[in-house]
Amino acid sequence: MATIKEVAKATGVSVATISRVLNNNGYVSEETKNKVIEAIKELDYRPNEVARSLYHKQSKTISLILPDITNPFFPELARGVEDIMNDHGYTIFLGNSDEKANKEERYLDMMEQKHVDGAILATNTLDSNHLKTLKKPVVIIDRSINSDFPTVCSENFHSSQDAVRHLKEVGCKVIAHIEGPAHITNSVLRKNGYIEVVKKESWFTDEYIVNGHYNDKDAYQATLTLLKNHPEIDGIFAGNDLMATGVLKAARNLGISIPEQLAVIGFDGIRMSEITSPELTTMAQPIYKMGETAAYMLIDLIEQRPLRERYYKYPVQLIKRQSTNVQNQSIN
Amino acid sequence: MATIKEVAKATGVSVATISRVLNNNGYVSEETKNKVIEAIKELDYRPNEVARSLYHKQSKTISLILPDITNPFFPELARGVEDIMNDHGYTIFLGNSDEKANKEERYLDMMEQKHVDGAILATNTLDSNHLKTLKKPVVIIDRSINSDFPTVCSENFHSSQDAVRHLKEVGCKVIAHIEGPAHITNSVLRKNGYIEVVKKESWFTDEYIVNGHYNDKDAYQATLTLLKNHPEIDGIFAGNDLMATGVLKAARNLGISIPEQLAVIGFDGIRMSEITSPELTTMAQPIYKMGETAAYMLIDLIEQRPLRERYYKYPVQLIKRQSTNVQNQSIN
DNA sequence: GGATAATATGTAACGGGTTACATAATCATT
DNA sequence: AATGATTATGTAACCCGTTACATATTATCC
Repeated sequence: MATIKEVAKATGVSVATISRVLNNNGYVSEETKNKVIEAIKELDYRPNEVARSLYHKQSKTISLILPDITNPFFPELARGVEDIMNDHGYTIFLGNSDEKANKEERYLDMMEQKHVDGAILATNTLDSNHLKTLKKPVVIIDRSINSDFPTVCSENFHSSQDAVRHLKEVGCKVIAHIEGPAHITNSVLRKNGYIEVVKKESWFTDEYIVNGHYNDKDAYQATLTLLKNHPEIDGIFAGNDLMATGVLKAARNLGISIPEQLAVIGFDGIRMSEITSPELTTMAQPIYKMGETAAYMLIDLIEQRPLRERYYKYPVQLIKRQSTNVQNQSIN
Repeated sequence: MATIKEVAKATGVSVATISRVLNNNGYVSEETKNKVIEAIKELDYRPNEVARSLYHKQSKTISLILPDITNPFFPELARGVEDIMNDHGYTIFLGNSDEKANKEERYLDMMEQKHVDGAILATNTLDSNHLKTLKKPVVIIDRSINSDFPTVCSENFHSSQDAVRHLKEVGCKVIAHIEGPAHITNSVLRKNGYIEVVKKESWFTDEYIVNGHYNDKDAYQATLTLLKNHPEIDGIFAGNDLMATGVLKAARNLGISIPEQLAVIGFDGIRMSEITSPELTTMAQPIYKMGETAAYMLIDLIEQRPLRERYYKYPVQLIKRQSTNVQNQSIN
């Protein structure tokens, strides 16, 4: 790979002039400019971004730290981030934290050492003080920790109420909830939304809340025992779609028909929810768009433009599908 | 962020000595070493990786270029790559190519400019000459273009034959194939495997091969018309699991019961195949492991160690599930 | 025509590390 | 005690760009 010196030598001018041509600033005569451009083409020269980064202390690079790219929610989010970032000339580092503080920390350290310009975090086990010491722009996505950080999330609390109400509307009498991990904000909000709607019901006890850890296998197991112990359950609100697929599977294995005997609603609106059988009713977040928004925000922060909003809370949309399509809806 | 100079000043020694302590080479007295370590801690100094990269012309960074992280095959692969790379101190750049040559090229350019140490490509629309001009190690994964490049893939041709034979074993008489894109090597191999098994059948015409472009929606549409035109079809081999979910959905919408009236087998063994209803029989590739292997190979190449193997072709495993679990298997 | 502004280009310091080479001090060996 | 090897540390060049500053040339204006 050619360097700027070689281009300078080939053109017979100084490196400063080459740099001026490259960056289109300062004065360069038309003639020299053409010669330089010629030489650049000839030598297939492209500036060394590392050298540029060293000088500018920025790298046109951002970090995207997710819990686990293998969880189908995150690829959609990542794609939204990537598409926008790429349009704006940024490349992205991907890191899976597995919700572990030490992994998160390692990535954030790396980010400082490699002069990453900013980060989008869809994971947070660190306290916000640690984040502040970074002195690099950070956008929190999907979870909110602290109003000090620009955040993109969606309306979890009220949407969860909508989800549970939808189950009621289709005639469910006893509604259970498969909750996600207790340390994840949105998981708690979803549970609280559920509780808000059912707390005054005579049947309600917290036995109707079981933990599925935001994954299908745990949700499957949890649902299995839940439904065995409580055959009276005729509606389940799963804290995310992945867990809802576990619920569908558990019901199937127990010979419980969906939606006739048990209506199921999920949360997230991942693509997979269209693929299950029966197709899954869900509270759909605008996942891709959330990724895009986070990317736009981060770019504004990096390039020192004022943010239009520091906090986006997107509305969530009820998408009715087969899993709650009970025939005899409660018109009775 | 402190620099090496500040540490030098704080300790009262030269930057060279600091560097020696950092890299653990050259001579440094116990005493000085301790003072330096002390100062490093005190100032929370961490070396600037960009400066290091500039000198060493390598960056402990690799590129992972995939067609689309949103396709559920790739997150599993990416995770395998990431886990190993991370263990070895590398961070990874993620890029989605959408199978487009210009996007791929952009990423490869970036990779040169940012002194990326190597790349793993799960996409290839470029000719291998272009790749060779990179002069950086590249590992091809999931697709083989050229034996010049170290490659990790799995046995597509014979496994596809196994898939079709399995359909025959469970009693299918007329077997169709949903093929993937014609420009993707593994897709063609899978089709050829199918053809190999059925070409001598009296019923066979290429009308039984329709294109689902490796995605569920196209496969759904293609299957819909396929099954309408050819109600005699009682087995479908889909070129990947994602398309197989489209097949399941099409069958469901046409009122065709699986596996009784139509047996379906996919390819890939993505996690989603366990979640569908009926659960999908599939030819499972060791996806995560393929990612790991590619990572190990790339690290060996980067660190100039000889490769044990230049070409891994993993066996693929038939996983029998409900979608081909026909009761009256062909013992008749 | 002379002063000032605009244009064109070069030199060298800088960013933050690494390392070849030079020098100095200590140690071992005969 | 003289010699050479080992240890300890510093100086400065280098990696590859960017840019402040200096200098030279040309254009503009009264």
